[in-house]
Amino acid sequence: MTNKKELEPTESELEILQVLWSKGSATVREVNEELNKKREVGYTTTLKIMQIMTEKNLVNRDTQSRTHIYHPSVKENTTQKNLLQKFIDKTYRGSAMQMVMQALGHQNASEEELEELKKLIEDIEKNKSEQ
Amino acid sequence: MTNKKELEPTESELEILQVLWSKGSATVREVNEELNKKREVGYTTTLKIMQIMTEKNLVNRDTQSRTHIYHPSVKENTTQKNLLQKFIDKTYRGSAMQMVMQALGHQNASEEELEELKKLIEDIEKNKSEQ
DNA sequence: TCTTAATTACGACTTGATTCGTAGTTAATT
DNA sequence: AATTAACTACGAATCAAGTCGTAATTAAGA
Repeated sequence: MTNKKELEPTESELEILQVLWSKGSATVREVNEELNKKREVGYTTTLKIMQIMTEKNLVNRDTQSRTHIYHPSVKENTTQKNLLQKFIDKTYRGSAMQMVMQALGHQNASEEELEELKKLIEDIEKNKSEQ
Repeated sequence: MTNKKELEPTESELEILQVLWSKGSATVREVNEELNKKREVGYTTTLKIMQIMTEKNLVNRDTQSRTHIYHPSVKENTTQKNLLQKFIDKTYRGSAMQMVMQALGHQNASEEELEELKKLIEDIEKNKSEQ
């Protein structure tokens, strides 16, 4: 029985995860430098948060060499889905469709994206009719 | 020049706004009773937050009678859109479409909703071709 | 009128997240 | 070997959100 506690990342934890997701793995220094492209963060601040993330099992680390190497231990997809569900519940009282409508209405999607979206809808409808 | 600061509501502020949006307006007691259908909240807790919301101009209140009557001063639509934009930026690095895809893939939309969605997409495509 | 109940205002406490300084350790450099 | 630099660990400060107790005031009821 592995640890069931699937704690959601906080905002800055999510920022760090995004760095790890795009790099695959990284040291504290690498993550910190990446974060500093957007805003000023102290090195030990990043370190501390990454240590907390280790406790929460959001990341795991290789401590062989003195400079630890961090890996994400949650998937981007899964994390996004969890956060999305929570967000929809809170902000749209559970109505995903309403949210989707608003998102589509006020974002500029490319022609290709719209095509892809139409295909997805077809698939969903097909599945529905088979039930 | 009115106050430009459009501060986003926090989580419990959003809960209160949702009560106000559905009722149109309400007293602290009414809001508090509504909140207590979901979870236990003290009366003065609700009061305090609504006072803060007044300062932030998220609500305004009629103080004619001793029992103040609160009105939402931000629109549900607008608030949702702001929160959505922020959420997409943070969680999907700005890609609304990716978020929409995930939302559609893992929610169960009704036949009608899917139809509505297809119409919306058609509209968007029509608009695009006219540019 | 007197008492009780309801309401507002406000300060203080709690909790979680974030930030940072400092100590201790290890590695690299001179 | 001695000094400097990089790194981890950790406690403490800060900050924001949420919670609640209490005082003061007003209205309502006995």
